[in-house]
Amino acid sequence: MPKTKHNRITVKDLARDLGMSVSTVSRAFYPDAVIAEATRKAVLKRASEIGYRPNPFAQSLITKKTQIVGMVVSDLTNPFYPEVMTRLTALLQQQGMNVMLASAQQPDGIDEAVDLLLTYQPDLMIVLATNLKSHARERCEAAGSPVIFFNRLSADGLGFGISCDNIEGGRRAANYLADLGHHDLLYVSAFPDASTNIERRQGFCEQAERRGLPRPQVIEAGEFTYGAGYAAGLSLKNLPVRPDGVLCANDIVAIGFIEGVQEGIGLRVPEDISVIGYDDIAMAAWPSHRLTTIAQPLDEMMAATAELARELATSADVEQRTLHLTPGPLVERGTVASRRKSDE
Amino acid sequence: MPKTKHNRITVKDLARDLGMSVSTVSRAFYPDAVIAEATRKAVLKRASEIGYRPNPFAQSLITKKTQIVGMVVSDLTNPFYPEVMTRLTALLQQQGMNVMLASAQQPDGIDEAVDLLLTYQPDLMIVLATNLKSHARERCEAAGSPVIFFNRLSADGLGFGISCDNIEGGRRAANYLADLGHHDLLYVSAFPDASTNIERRQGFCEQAERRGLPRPQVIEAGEFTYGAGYAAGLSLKNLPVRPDGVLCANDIVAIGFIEGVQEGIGLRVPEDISVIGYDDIAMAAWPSHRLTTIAQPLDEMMAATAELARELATSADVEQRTLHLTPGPLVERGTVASRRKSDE
DNA sequence: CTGAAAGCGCTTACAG
DNA sequence: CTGAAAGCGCTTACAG
Repeated sequence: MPKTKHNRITVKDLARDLGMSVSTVSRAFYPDAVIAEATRKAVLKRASEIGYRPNPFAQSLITKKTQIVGMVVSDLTNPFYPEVMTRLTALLQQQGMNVMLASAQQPDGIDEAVDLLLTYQPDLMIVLATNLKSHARERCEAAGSPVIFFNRLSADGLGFGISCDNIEGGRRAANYLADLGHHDLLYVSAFPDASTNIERRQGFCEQAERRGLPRPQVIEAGEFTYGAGYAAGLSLKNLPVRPDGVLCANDIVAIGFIEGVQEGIGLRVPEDISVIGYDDIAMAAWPSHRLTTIAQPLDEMMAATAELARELATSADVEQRTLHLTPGPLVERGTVASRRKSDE
Repeated sequence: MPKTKHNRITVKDLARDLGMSVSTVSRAFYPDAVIAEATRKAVLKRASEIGYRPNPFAQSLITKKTQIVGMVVSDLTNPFYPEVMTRLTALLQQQGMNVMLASAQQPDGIDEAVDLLLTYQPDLMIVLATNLKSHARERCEAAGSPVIFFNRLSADGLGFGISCDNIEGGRRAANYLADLGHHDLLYVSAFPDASTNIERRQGFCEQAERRGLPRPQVIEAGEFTYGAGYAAGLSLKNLPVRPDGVLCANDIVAIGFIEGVQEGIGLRVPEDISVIGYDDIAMAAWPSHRLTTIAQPLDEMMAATAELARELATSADVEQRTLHLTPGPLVERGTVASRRKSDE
């Protein structure tokens, strides 16, 4: 025997072993199937004894359900996403679903990767990348895979979405800075098309004005990266008015921004300028950064995603909707100081 | 029609369209199949026109090849791995393979995740987690999926491996520090069972002695994390001799260590103490860190992995082996100073 | 070089 | 409640 071909246990084997028909054995694995409870138990017991699991390929050929969720990632320089990716994967796997990845180096490679992935007919797709072109959603849906946008809205507002109230988050940051006596605010903007960026900015700026402060200045950093934040920090000196309180589009931008401000123009944080981030990634809590930030309620967001995934994998017609969770708490650490005393 | 069931194009459709048999159409997709070249071209042309792709589930039911590679991840607090994960995925997808993830929060959950993944009979598995128990490899191979350990050796030395010469890397660090006049060295150890940790330590310590320096002291940080590095930095003061040159098990440990040393005991880096990391993750180049470090030749490592993956997915019997690449260059940045002058 | 037929490992109407 | 049969979308000996 030249090839030691791997011989998996099949329904047939199990059926013979149990003295039942394959139909009966098969039914044991479907909760809704009509089968005597005693029979089901016997089958399941024996199955786990001999290590039988239905072949998912054969299953999905018939059921048209694959238990596969496609995950689209690209911009992983933001530590927020690796964290989400692995935790979400773990959660989904607990529900018996498996995660397939689509990833590409160049932004244009992602389309091809998604196509390849669609070949496996995932029950749904989850998009973690911030820069996915919107036509990708249509391609997925045409292939029978609804898509969930995690932590962002699709450009056209369609599709499924899991998002936080980023407008409210922006407002909170403005209120917090206003309460502590800050006067001249700044928003450091990242990827201009990202809904998170747009909403945070909007909430922050509007609330600042509502509190009677001048309309916040804005620096366009352009990307959700450390480097973009750093450059923004350096460019602070070009601003007509020197701000005393800043909200950055997210943590990684804030961390870069602080560094740029400190090294580039020698301002001290928080003595000279207060900075708030957004996300509360693990790095924000590091002693190097001690970043005050608005947390994302990650657990809730992921639980909601997992639940929606289960729904999409089960039911045929689920109405498209976007879940808007409330933002997590503002986590006070070391990058915001009170300006109260100096006011008086 | 209540259910708008998604109707995929099948071989039958394409065969009818072309006036051929399904056998012929099928053969067009297999380079080794016996088929007239003109026929193949016609089939492929029409297929791409109407968007037909063979159903991989039906395919693998027969071929026993799935084009799926299982990727096992767990410890993603180390930024090295997300980077590897996404770039490797992109590479593999270019070869027509898809990546399925196994991830778990608790270390013991990973076994279950791997089992679920094995259900899909991946052609091979790639292990990125540093803490995978060795029996997992046997489970995978028993299920017909050979496993590649990326950037580590399995405990028993079996399986496939892609690794760098970490002993040589450790030596280089020792030489570099010795050349610059350092005298009292320290190795900050991370996960004690990890082959990378063991080898780097060994190369570093042995070479230091070979250069006539006292045997380096060792702090056991215990993990490949920022927190462990930070704690190690704080504990520096407990050492009998204060070291002037340090190699940390990897970059993230080094970054934490530097922070701990600076904040905790007020030593300056590199004026009072030089620190070298390992990996050259993106973060090491950030202005906040400017970490001198020994780079991993990531491109080569990933290319080697992708090639091995292709081989494993194609051939039946590939001999188990571990590739030992040469380490990347020592990247000089800002955390090592010369002690030459003070020596004289 | 091509086609008809069997079969991969399952599920699911259809009878009983 | 259970079983025999058809069939999911493919590939691959086997004839011709």
